[in-house]
Amino acid sequence: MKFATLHDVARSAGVSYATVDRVVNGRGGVAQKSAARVQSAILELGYERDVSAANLARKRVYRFRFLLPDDSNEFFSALNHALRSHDDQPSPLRMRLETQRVPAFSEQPLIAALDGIDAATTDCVCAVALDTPAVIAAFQRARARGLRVLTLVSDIAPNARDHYIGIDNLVAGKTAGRMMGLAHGRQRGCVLPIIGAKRAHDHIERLNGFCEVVKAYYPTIELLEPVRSRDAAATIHQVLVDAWQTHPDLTGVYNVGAGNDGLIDWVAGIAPQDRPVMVIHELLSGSRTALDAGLIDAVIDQKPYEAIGEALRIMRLLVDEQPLPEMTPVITPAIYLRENLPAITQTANRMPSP
Amino acid sequence: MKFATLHDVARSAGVSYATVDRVVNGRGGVAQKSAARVQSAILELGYERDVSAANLARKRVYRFRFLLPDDSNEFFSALNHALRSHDDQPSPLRMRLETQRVPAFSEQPLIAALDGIDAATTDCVCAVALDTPAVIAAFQRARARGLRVLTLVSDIAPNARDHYIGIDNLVAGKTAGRMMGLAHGRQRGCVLPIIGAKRAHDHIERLNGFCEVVKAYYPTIELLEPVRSRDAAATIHQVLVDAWQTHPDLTGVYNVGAGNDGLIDWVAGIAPQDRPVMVIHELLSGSRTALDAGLIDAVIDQKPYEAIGEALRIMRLLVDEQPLPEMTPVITPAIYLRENLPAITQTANRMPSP
DNA sequence: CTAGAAATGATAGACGTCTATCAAAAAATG
DNA sequence: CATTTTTTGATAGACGTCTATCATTTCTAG
Repeated sequence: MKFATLHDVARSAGVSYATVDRVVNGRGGVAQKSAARVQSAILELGYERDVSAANLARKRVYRFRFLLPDDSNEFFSALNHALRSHDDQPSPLRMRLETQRVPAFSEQPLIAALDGIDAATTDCVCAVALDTPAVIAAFQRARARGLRVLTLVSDIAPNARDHYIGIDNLVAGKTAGRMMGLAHGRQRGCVLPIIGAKRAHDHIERLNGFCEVVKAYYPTIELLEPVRSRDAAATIHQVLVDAWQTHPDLTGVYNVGAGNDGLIDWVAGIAPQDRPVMVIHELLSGSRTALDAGLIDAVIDQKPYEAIGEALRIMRLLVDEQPLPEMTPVITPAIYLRENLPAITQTANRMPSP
Repeated sequence: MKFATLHDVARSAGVSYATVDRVVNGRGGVAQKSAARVQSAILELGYERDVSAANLARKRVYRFRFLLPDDSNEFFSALNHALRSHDDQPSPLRMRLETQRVPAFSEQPLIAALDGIDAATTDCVCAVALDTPAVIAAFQRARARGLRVLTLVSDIAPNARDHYIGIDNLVAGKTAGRMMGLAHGRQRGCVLPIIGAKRAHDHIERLNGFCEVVKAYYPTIELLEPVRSRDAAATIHQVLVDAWQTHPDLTGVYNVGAGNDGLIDWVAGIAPQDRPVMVIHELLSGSRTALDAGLIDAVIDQKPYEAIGEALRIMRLLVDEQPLPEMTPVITPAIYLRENLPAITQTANRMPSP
């Protein structure tokens, strides 16, 4: 009923602890047959290394740094909150998480932040990236200094980072498209996509996915020309007022990016039976309330809490130089309707008592 | 850049290690002011107990046992697979997981299994329960013996177990109802619910949730009398053939329970443009393929992998006698459409190498 | 056979915490 | 004041692994 230890393995293999240690830690200088005996003893006893004890002895501390865009955007603040609640959890893993807020969507501060990270005091960096040549260069400098680098939510070229954690925005857009299509029940329709900026990769990808699915499976739905909102609530509100004027037959609105408060304000003033199908992104306080109030039909969510958890897991594997799961664990976008809203997560602060 | 240890706390508080130990482990016999100094030193240094080291010293091994219904049902086998892949993950927590397969849906074997568990060799049991008086009594006997008990997927009376992990079936049904309603796009319709057995609590709950939402928000949808399938594929197929005959205007089918293969067989023979909206439960190989082939519109999933992970987490908290999060972490049912199918999880086997 | 190389054994001190014991100091009691 | 009682200190041995050192044995080449 006990776990086998390395001492057990040594005894069972008929060799000394030192030899077993040389085998399992690949220190070399072990004869073929001894190594084989150790290996088979390991299999026979079902030995599994006690990672806690190993990390304790190695004095391993994972020193991770997160570069998160500042609070301009509620989604980023949700990301930050998710990070904090992971950090607050009493965990048997020794992690030192440092968060650094960086002005959102601007190249220079992000580059400066990346360049300012000392590989001697940090093992791995996780950053919400911007896909521009200068930023990519900064990522590569960081890696050249010996840092491991992850991108979060927003990706760059795969060869410039070790891993990406987040949703596939094409998938997210397709999911939104399917949702929009389904909600039309094979009827004719006229759908307006709203996009933050023409530049943003993720917005373009979502839009492409959305249009692809709608065109392929719902030919009776007319797709209006996407309008730009600069992710600003006021702009979105105006956009909708205008669209409602020019297209009284509007049957659906898909907001690719942020600024949902403006959209919600608008839809609150529309008679329920006339209201177009509303599909938006990110389950945040505003969208949640609107969903609950029946103003919104579906929210596609990036699951920030899960994303952070996955990032931490991958970061540990990276610095341990363990093989990464070949199957990239992409976050699957969640679909929230009014009925399957998750309970509001309340960070339970626990004392350091037994 | 290091973590504070208990020795650091002792030094900082100006007391001995022994006193600090008495405080943090509540052994008593410490003067008020000493305890206060220790506490403030802990706060000042931001001390956090190293759970790994503590568990190592305590020789703590979590001995968990799972009672899972046998393979009659593909969902249970997915649960079992999820459990195994959690167990295979190299984890810094020392857990000994034992799985015991129990004939599905039958009282006596489950009772016998529960009664056969020795509290001396097991800390916590997690079982897919049956909500009958005899089974509840067996659960209570187990708890009286000092075992902690969790129910998984299927619950019993809250006071007969320590915790429940799984979805709220009412929520799952409501979600299905919303999905069905949305997919009708405010059109008239005629929807057939299929239920496994009239007895099964979870089926009844889902059905109630489904009907509640459809009636409340989609009054133009006519709900047909639910038919029973005994969760058998062949029965479901026949049910659908019959329904299609008597109701040529059928616009939706909701299968509350298992036996989706029969449903998929049937729908494969229907012309795509005439096909009713199909909403089913559990993302398994068959439903996944059907979703991907466009034969099904939505799958409501219980997320077995996440459920097992959550169960393990709660079980650890229970045997550690740590406070449980007051906010019960109910699993939120996931909605899968054709576009947001998760990647097929491939259990990455890792060697016990560093 | 012998020298040198390669492989192995033995062991000790760390990592941070738990548990236990015993002695010493401080406080409360009469 | 002496005597309990309470509180504190000091310390040692575990837990399973890592790392390092040094001595010994076994193998290989000349």
